[in-house]
Amino acid sequence: MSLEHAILGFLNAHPYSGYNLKKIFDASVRHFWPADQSQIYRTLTRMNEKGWVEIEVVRQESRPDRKEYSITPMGRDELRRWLLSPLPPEDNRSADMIQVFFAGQFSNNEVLAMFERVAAQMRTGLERYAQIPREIEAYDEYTTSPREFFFGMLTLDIGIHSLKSNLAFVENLIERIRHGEIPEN
Amino acid sequence: MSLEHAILGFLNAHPYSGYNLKKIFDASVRHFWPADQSQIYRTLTRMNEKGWVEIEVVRQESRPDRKEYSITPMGRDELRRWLLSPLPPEDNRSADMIQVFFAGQFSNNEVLAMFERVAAQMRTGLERYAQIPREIEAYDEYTTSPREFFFGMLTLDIGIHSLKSNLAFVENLIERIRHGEIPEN
DNA sequence: TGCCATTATAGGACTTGTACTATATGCTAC
DNA sequence: GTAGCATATAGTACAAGTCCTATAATGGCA
Repeated sequence: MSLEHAILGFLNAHPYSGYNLKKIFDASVRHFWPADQSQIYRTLTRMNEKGWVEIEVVRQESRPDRKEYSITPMGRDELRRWLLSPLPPEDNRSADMIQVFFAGQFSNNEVLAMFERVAAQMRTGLERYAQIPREIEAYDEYTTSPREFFFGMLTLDIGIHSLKSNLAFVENLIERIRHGEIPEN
Repeated sequence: MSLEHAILGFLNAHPYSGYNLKKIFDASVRHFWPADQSQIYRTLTRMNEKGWVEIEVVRQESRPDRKEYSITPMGRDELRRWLLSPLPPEDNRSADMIQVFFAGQFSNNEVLAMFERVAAQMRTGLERYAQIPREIEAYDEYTTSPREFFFGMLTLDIGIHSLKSNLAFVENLIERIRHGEIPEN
């Protein structure tokens, strides 16, 4: 489970509440690790039981009380252990690859429509990616060092880079179909 | 849910048993859609209840009886509908991206070790990808048309292409760290 | 005054998937 | 002759995540 570790990563820089964490996830790692609000709260509870985080209830006058979670030494150890240990071989489920895999069951016209849709989705994906730095800087509750920010942005670069090269691939395919290079049957 | 749709995709070409399907998944789409044996059987049962597949029990003498699943017209409709409809925006969880995201919490030496590990994993991933066509051709229970095979292989090409470009990116980063282009703190 | 948005936490029901185990048959290698 | 492997199906328990809902305070707007 790495929602726990992603949370530890953020808490290592600064203590946050569940609500804060949801905002931060949405403004940063959403594209490669979406986090459900409900799941964040449940995970924080479990992490507290494990002794990875501590809770401080912060009274607020104009707003509901917050539970501020900070990382414990045990939590820091766990984060370090996880970040420096190899991950079990990837299990990246991607339904769009399944769609492409079975594309041969349709005519070239339909495949073309499918691929154009995929390309369009990739383009909007790229746009959304490009906005992330602004989003995360706009969320002023989020504080981090320049070095950590650099590596965070680097991850987005990888995502963008990867999306761009996939898009180029798909666009090339669209051209090949248009030029009649893929036989119908 | 697209395990259902992936199964429909395979059954559209040929009827298979749960056991067959497990083999086929492992020999083809495993890298972007791993399928658990237990999950396949449960899913087939559910699909039968929905009327997407039909069961024919095939008596075998030297082996346990097989339940052969074939796609129904309803199943075909559902497959077509799904393949030609846009997917909800991707939710590709990838834990290695989380690891890179938080890499800034470590020294350049540790980051280097991390990235080299990631690069090594990508290289073995590439090797495994390259073996797939041979694997799927070796599983003689799996039958498909040349056109469908072409699109299947195309999916693998996208996977390989994407992995290669990510690997190049990571290798470039490793070089940048080695040349002292990323300040320590 | 009523309605909606924001801040804040959390439970219930459900889905999808994993890990492990059970059961059964027949073939092959040692 | 028995251990292990391939074929074949399926259940239990659990983990992780989604969707929807509940609760509660405040502030803004019409």
